[in-house]
Order: sequence, then C-alpha cells, then structure tokens
Amino acid sequence: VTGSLHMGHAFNTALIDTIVRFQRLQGRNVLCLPGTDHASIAVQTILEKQLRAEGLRKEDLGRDAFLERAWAWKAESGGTIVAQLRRLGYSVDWQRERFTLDAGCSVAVIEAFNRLHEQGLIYRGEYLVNWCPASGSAVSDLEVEMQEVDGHLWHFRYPLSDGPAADGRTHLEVATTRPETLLGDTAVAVNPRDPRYAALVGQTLTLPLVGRQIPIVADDHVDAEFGTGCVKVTPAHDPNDFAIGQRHNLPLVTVMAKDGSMNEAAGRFAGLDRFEARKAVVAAMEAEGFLVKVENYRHSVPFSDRGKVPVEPLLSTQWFVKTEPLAARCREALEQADPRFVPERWAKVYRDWLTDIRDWCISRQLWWGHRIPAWFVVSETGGVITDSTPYVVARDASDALAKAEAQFGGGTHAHPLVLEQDPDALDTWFSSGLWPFSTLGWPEAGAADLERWYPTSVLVTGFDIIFFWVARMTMLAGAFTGKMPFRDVYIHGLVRDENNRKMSKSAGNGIDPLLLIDRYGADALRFALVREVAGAGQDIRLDYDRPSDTSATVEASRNFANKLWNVTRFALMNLAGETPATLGEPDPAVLAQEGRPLQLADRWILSRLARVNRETAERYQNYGLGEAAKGLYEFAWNEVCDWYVELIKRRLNPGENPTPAALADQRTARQVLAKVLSELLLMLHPLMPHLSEELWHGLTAQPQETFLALQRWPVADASACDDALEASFAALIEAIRVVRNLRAVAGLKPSQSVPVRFVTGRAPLAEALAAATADITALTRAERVEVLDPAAAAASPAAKALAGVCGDLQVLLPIEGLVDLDALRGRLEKDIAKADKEIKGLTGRLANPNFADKAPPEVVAECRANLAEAEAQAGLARRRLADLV
RNA sequence: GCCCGCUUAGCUCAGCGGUAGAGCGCCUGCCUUACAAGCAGGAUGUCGCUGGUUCGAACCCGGCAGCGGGCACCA
Repeated sequence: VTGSLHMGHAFNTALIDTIVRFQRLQGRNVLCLPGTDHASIAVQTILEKQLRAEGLRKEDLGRDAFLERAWAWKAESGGTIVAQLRRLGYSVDWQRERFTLDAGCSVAVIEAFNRLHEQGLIYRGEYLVNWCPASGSAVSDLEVEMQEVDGHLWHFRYPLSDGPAADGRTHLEVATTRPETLLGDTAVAVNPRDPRYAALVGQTLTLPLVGRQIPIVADDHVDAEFGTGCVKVTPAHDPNDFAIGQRHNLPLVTVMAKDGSMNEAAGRFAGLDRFEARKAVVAAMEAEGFLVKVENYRHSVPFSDRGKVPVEPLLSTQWFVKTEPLAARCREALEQADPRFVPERWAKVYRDWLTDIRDWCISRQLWWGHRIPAWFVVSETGGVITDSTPYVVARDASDALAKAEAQFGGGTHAHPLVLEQDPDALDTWFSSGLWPFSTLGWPEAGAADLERWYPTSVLVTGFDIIFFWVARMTMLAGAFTGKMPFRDVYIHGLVRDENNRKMSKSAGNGIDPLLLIDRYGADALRFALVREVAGAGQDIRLDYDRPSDTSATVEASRNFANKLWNVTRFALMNLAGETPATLGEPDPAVLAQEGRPLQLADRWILSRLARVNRETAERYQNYGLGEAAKGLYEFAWNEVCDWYVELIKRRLNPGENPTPAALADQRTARQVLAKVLSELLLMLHPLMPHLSEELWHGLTAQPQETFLALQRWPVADASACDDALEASFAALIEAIRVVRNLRAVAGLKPSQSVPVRFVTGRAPLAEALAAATADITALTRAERVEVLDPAAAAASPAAKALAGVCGDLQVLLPIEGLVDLDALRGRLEKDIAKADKEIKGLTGRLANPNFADKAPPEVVAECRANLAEAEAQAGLARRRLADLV
C-alpha cells in the first residue's frame, strides 16, 4: 500500500491473470487470492513526511493517533490499488481479499513468532546491525544498497605509546574513509605475516584526540598489500572490525547515537552530526599534526533503500531469525526442483542466496506493523526497558503475564509484576513470508482452505523479489508446513521505460498504466505486455512517446483488438442471426452426406485451428505466454482474416436467386466461420478478457449471465490436421501472391481485370489450382483462370505476357500491350538472381561428398528437391525473359 | 573478486544445428459494402569479433569486446 499501481504491477497482473484464466478454461477451480501488504517502512516514511509538512513529529501524535493515520492511508492507497487491478480485469476472488495486518494474518504472525522462538530460531541480542538514521530503525541486509561515491581516503598517524621502536619508528600510519569513527577505535590491526610490523604486534598506540591506549593486533583480515598494511579497528562501527574485535576480545566503543549524531563517548565532538563530525575530526587531526595526507577515493557506501541516506553499522539489540536451518531445508527441497523455477536459471540465484545466508534482523523501530509479541518484565529493571530487562515471548498479554509469573513469581502488592510489550514492530516481509498459508487459515489446525489449496500451484513474481519474498516464503513455509508453498515459481523481468531504464517513482520515469488503459483499452495493454514477454525472465522495454503519452506497442495491440471487433462484426452480418449452437459443428462426414462438403479453404482453416489450439494450450500451460499471444495474433490476423474470410465471402453472399446448392454451401461456410471465430475468442480470452467476452456474447447470443470466462477450452480436433492439405493451400496462396505481384509490377489498376494462366507439370498442384479457380478469380481480379500442363501451354502460346515463376509453376498474364516491359524484365531478373543464388548454394552442398554421406537422407533429399525446383524456376524465368525481347 | 543475462533489419525483439523472421517505421498503389486503427505489393541484415566442433553454426564449445544486472567487498 505504498501509493498506486505502476507498470510493473500491470505486467505482473497481466501474466498472473492470463494463467488463472487459462486454467479456469481448462475446467479447474482456480483460487487466485488478492491482497496487499502493509509496507511498514515505506508507509511510515510517507506518513512521517506528511507530518513534517504539518510541522509535526510522530511522537507529537502518539502511537495510537499515528496508527489511525496509517490505517486511513491504507484505506485510501489500498482502495486505489484494488480499483486499478480491477480495471486491468484481474479475475480474482475479491471477497477473499487479505491484508498482512488483518486479524487472520496477525494471528499467524504471533503464532509464527512464538513457535520459532520456542524452537530457538528467533533470538534477541546485541549485534552490529544496519541502522538507517533517516527512519530511525534497523533494516535488514536486503534493504541496504551499495552505492559508489566519490569520497576521500585520509591517512593518519597513530603514535606508539612507549616511544620509538627498535628501528626508530614513532608511529603507524592508517587510512580511513570515515575519520569520525576513529573516536571509537580500539585497536590497529596488521597482517600476521607482514614482516614490517611483526615486531610491533602486542605493543600499544595512543589514539589521537582521545588518548586511549589501543593494542596492535595481528589479523588475517588485513591485506598487507593494501595501503600501509595497517587498519584502524572500530568494532562498534564496522562489520569487519566487529569480527576482528570478536577474535581479539577488543572493547566496543560506540561513539554515535541512533539519530546519526555523535554521543558522549565522542568527547568534544558529542552532539555533532556524523558528517559534521567527520570534518571536525579531520580538522582536529590536522591541527594536532596527525594528518599525513588526503587522497580522492571512490568507494562503495551502504545506503538505506528507503531512507536514501548512508546506513550506519551500529551496535543494537534486535530480534533475529536464525536462518541457516530454514535455508538448509529449502536447499534440500530444491535438489528435487521444489519449487520449480521458470526459467530455470533463477533457481541458481535462489540457491546461492540461501547458501551462506546471514541471520535475518526482523525487528524494526517503527510503529506501523505487527508489534513484536514479547513482553518485558519492566518491574525487574526499575520500570524501564533496558538491554538487560527480562522478557517473555507470548501469544497475548495475559499469556505473557502467566509466563512472567511462572518465571518471576506473582509479585507483591508493594512490588507488582509489571509487563510492557516490546514497542518495536516486525519487518513487513515476516508477515508476507507467511502469506501462502496465513491467508488460507493457518495456524488453525485442519483449516478447510489450507487443506484444499495448500501447497499452491504457482507463484508469479519479478526476479527483484526472489530474496525478499520468495525465499522468505519458502523458509517459513518449510518451518511451519513442512512443504514448499508452491510447485512452480514463474519469474518475470522488469518493465523498463523507453530509454531502457528501470521505472521507479523516485526517477519519475514511470508510465501510468491507467493512462494507457484510457487511451487503448485494458486488453490492449495486457496483450502488449504479455506479447513482449516471449523471452521469459527477460526485462521488457515498453516503447513510449512521452510528449504525447502514446505507445506504438500498445497501439499495435489496440489495432489487433479492433481487427477482432471488425471480423466479428463481419461474421454477425453474415450469419443471418444464426449462432455456433444453431448452426452446429461442421462435421465433415455429415456435411458430405448432405451434399454440402467442406471446401478446401474450410478444411485448411479447420486444420490450422486444430493445430493452433494444441500449440496455444501447450504454451499457456508451460508459461510460454508471449508465444501464445504471438501465435494467436498471427493466426487471427494472417490466416483467419486475411485468407479464410476473404475466401468465403462469395460463398456467404451467393447473390440474387441462389441455387439450392449455393445456399447449402453458404451454410457450410457459416458453420466453419462460426466455429473458428468462437473458438478463437475462447483461446484469446486469457489475454483479452473484456473484448473476447463481449464479442463472444455477440457471436453466440448467450444470455448475460453466461460467461465466456467460465466456458471450457475447445477440444482440438486431431482428425482435422492435414499436413498435405496445408502444404497445397500454401502453394495456392503463393500462386495468388505471384499474380498480385505481377499486377503490381505491371502497374495495373485494381479495377482492370486480366486473364490468368497457370502452367505446371505437377498434377496435384494443377488440381488444387483448378479446384480454386473461383477463389483465384475473386482474389486476383482475374478475367478468367486457366490451368494448363506444359504441353497444352505449348499448343496455345501466350506471347508477350506478364510472366512470373514460382517453383516449377509459371504464372502468365497474357495482356499484351498493357505491359510495362522494363518492370517485368526487372522482376524476372530478380527471380533469376534469387534462383541462381539458391542453385549455387545447394549445388555446393551436394557436391561435398561428406554431405551426402553424413547428413540425414531426408535432408539430402530435400536439398535435391529444392535444387531441382530452383533450376526449373531459373530455366523458366530465363525463357520468359528471352521471350520478351 | 564471484555469478548471471544480453549483443540478429532504422527501432523493439523472436528464432537456438539444415542456410534469417515478426511488430512498428519506410516506399508504391488502393476509400475493393468487416476493418484506412485498414487492404495489396515492395525494400531492408558480413545474425558483436575471433578460433573450434560439425557434412552444415545466428544457433553448440573456447577466447575477446561492449552493454546490463545480481552477490560480495580492502581499510
């Protein structure tokens, strides 16, 4: 609930909903449970910013009033997001909408915390954590982002306490990017094998400005090659130094407060902000002669993801989840591909993160979130919470009291037992990590939803969230349910802007999905996003023209939607009020019996339909969503609209006083058209739910309360698939193309009709062409169509004709006088060049003895056939060219 | 430093052993009664470079270069 939906959500939603709708069409009862998380730190940051604008701090309001504001924000922001998801057509069960802070999730969080604590998998302790001074809270390692910054490397002299060494040295030189931490130094470390310092290990230095005596220690962490080989050690302010400190039992001196200012331990620098303190320390060091030099230095600094300020490693008492046992279980499951990652390469990323994983700091010094279910027995420590105040972890306050009484006695009238709940909240991801089962009724034993739906089938999410969410879910699910929470994890990429930059609120380069929905429609946006995703797991770039708020990609999908609208309109105009149901299935046997058999075009489109059906179902099923979208786009536009519809127009309009045979055939065409279109709409439904639903209703005249969304995926008719038929139809299409091309080359007006003559020695092709003369006539504006074999053609030569060649098929347009000879010559020369090039390549291959020996026979045969065809084509074209002169 | 991805037509991207495709853009001609948000026709590529494997490589393997990303991080 951090604001509003962005294009990344739209993308994610489109993918999920496509899968959900497809599975529903498969007849499955699909649960897709919607909801939002409370985004603890992000929301609190937003609210505090609002408060600052009003000149207030959250402490001025108090916890309760602040939380009221937070809930108000949640209502507003959550409402916006839900409204946006609805506009996209997200077909989820809105009655089940959940929120990570709702009652059920809260029960789950408390239970989960208690159980992990009981198992020793949650502990409390003082460690160096990532402290975000901006939000005043600890954050996890994942919420820290390294950024390269231009800084300085300051070289300082630390004098030896006991005067000059044997070799006369009076000091060691150390370098640091953070001079202010010098105040907390408790040692200087050198490499144990560094001969330069071996004699000095164990001796003492006097820390400048502070005067503390600090030892010189030998530690492997130090790289003798880097800098002077001496490292100042500040265990309370640096993770590596902390580790060194542990190894050498060094004291921890914290010199900084939680707000990023220097504390009392910083002496004269106390009260200064950390960045001012840096300057002041440098100035003081210089003034006192300890500064050797300053270098410009580019280095990485940890930044808080949310606060956008450098994170401070600070010693702090926090709650942690011991992750290794949880991660081990996940790694083990992954060996059996549980869960299965799609694409598979993300499994490695997931596994690597789960290997050598560090413990998870789950407490946040925030108000908005699940309050930690731990109660401090403050009566034991004078009424306040200190690091040594004992605590109990419990399900609620009375449970806590009972536990505390058992542990500390009931207290007395004079000294009653007083408990106070930990004021801190949990990391949002702790509750998100329980989502797959907390939303299904866990921890209630035998919860019906949990039994029925858990573990889930698939999680669909972006790769940027594998660690934050996916891994947290699998770790917690493993601990509480003994199962991985989903069978598949379908990982998708990010949506990038027109300049290939990640869209983000802070960069201000987001593209508003609602704007594109307003302009092009929700289905167009969905289709465009899914269609771009063919290379699964890859980022997608949404092309976008910012000045006009237009997107060519989405526009293309809108045009496709429009095409579907128009072809359906065409069908409605031509079905004479009949529907797929009243027309009935076009069964070939029955139709033949009735004397109105399927024609070539019908059999072709039904063959294609069956094939596309199978391909598409397989693609949807295997997360090939982009391929499914592209395949349907091509089938609908290039095959159904461009060819099939054009071919049946005459049959649908047999003219005045049609014969009974023509009327019977009209019905056949109507049956096939109705079937193809209604099934196409069904197959498109997961991608374009609104449009397909509307058009399907128009086409089928189904009542309002019947939904396409709830129909079954059409059964693919395997018997309709016919390779030979598809091949000969392809040849027919090619022949028509050649005629059209010749007409264009000759510059014929569309209204001019001319005779068309095909000459071929291949009987099957001749038959197909002869059977389709009516179609060819219509599609090429032919005056008449003849199909001749070479002998017959020789008997009645058509001199000076427009001629084209396609394989061994000659296409002649005998229209002497109308011909643009130069254009025609060009066309033939082009044909010859193309054929020659092919001949050259194929001849070369066949001439290689190894090819004939080692290549599969069918490949060799195909090669020979292609060569023969190319030679025939070249020969025919040359002859035609010669005829022209 | 470790790991991953990408490099194909002007742009955005498919293809992943049999000799290159789509959408958009571009050129030509069309208001042909579903659709000009359309129809028909057309042009466009040493598939990053370089070795190798193979009868054959955009595709497989090695190296290099460039771009992008993740993880870790040296004071």
